[in-house]
Amino acid sequence: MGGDTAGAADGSTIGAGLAHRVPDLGALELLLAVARLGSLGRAARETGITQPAASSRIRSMERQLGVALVDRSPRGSRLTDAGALVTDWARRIVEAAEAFDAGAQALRDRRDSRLRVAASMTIAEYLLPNWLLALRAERPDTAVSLHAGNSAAVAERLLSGEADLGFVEGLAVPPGLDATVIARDRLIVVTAPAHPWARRAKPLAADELAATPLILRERGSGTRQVLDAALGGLARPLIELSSTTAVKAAAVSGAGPAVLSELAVGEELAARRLVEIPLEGVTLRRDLRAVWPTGHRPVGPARDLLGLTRGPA
Amino acid sequence: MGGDTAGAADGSTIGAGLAHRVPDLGALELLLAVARLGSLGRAARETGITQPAASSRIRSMERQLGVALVDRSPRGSRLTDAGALVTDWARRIVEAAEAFDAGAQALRDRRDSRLRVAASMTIAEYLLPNWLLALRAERPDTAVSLHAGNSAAVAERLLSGEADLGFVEGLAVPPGLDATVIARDRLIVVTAPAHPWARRAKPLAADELAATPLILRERGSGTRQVLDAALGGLARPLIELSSTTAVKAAAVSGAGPAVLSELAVGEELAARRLVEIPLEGVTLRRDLRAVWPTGHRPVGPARDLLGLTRGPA
DNA sequence: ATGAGGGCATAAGCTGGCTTTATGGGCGGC
DNA sequence: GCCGCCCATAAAGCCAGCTTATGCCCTCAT
Repeated sequence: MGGDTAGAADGSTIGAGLAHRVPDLGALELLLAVARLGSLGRAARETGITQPAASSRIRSMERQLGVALVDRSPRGSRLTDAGALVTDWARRIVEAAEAFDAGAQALRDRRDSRLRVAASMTIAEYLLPNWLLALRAERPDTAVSLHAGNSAAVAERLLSGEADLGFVEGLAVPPGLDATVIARDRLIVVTAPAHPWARRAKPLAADELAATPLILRERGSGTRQVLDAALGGLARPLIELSSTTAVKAAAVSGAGPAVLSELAVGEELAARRLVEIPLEGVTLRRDLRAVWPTGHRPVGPARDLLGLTRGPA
Repeated sequence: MGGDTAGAADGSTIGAGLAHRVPDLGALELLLAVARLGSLGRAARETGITQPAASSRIRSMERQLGVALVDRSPRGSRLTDAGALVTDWARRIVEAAEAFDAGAQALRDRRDSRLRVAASMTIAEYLLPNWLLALRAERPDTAVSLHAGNSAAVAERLLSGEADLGFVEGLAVPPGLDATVIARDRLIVVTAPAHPWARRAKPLAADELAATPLILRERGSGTRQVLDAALGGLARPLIELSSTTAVKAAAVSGAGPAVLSELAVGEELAARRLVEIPLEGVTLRRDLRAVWPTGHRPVGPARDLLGLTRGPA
């Protein structure tokens, strides 16, 4: 990719060095602690460093950002107006880091884990980290291991006893498994904001969609299955790509319209890198299911996790 | 550490040292570059470091996470299955960092900026960074400055010529300003998952809500205005707190039900730290508006930014 | 008023991690 | 069979951040 397109799809190219403009995680955590505790010293103690270290770190963060973040007084430190804003933005980074950590830990704990989960890619990517975080909050001692794969792989791991609980997103429940629907996922049509469709007044009709070449996942993927079923097997590929990320990148760069899970494009929609094209006549819904070997109702940690997955989309 | 409440509200206490378990931003950016370019060397070049540095950095990241991330071959490097997952999680962190950066830059550029924005806190916190990111993608040379305050402050800055474009979330448009609605915000009732309301079968009736002491923002805040208006001035405070963050923290810790903008609690709902209580009979909506001095239709950069704010919630 | 305590800033020295430069070893294409 | 691309390893340098050691300021209580 030339990297010439205006879109900075994923942290690319120009002005590289985000790391030099954004404080590191330690500093952000420290800032959150200061905000919460109202004192550099206390924040330092909680973070496990000394007060001068905290002082210096906050100061260099202020220098880096070019903004005063905290008002120091002999009675403590409170956030500046700008500091409050920065702290809120920082919290988002830290939360993303916590999700990362929860996921990474599950990837590593392959042995001696009390709960072994197998999940499809979409669920593992977008939903599981938050569930793991919630589980950790409720049952801090539950070690979880995670294996991601397609529906067939999930079923196999469950049936062979290598996993205790699975999550799949296909249309049908694999044989030999019991299931419960935990959420519904919606597939949406998206384009770059510059695409003609982005300025349509009328919703897109199903046959128009079927007649247009689309950026799609490869045949056999869950996403593709649902789309083909809804359109009667007619979806025309413009390109076929093997990962959600690749599809997103292609759509952002303006290659054409794409069909993706709404879970996958939240950020892109919010940042206006992609726009959703309303559909008419079809709703591309699919169920997300928790699955387990027939008869073996989840117990213990598996039941705990299952309980957390109900409710939020 | 008390650590009694299950919730780790914002990266608090136990197991502190997220920074030691999550690779730093530079490493994550490098990983994204490797994923995109398929080669350590190319990724190194793009990131502005040498190939051995990249090699070492990826390797230490793998050591830190305890998982192999890339498959090296003499023809290049591709991501492992686990690596693909980790990369997707990493992308979320990097995206949050990009939003942080966009916001921080606007906070700093106070001088010589071509577009001066004034915004209410909620908008500045949750929406503006993404808009700024989108604006940067379309008009990379537009320097933006940002000032956050309440509606009155926004109006004042606009009328005094200190700002070119404003964003407010109140019920009414301040006098002297023209406005356009750019989105609607919904206030929702939330509690900790352990709260009795979280297990209600029936939606909450308006008079029940009015009769229950709630965790609220202080009187005079936009949120409070809308709630009071919807309930007929009846909302009973259990506690009054001066920031959205404080309200969230209190709700997460189980202090009681809170009423908050849905923009503010996305993460908490996803991670099940809070649950939404369905309401019946009232819809707590409020308009988010872009505002400018009467007659002075936004032009140039202000118009560009305004164009980006339409559509997504 | 006066002393104790909590809070922040500064200075100096050290350590560790990341980088760079320099090389070596595979694999594939021309 | 030579050249180019790609990755790994080794040695040495640089910078950032931490710690220990003080000093000053403010407030509150005696």
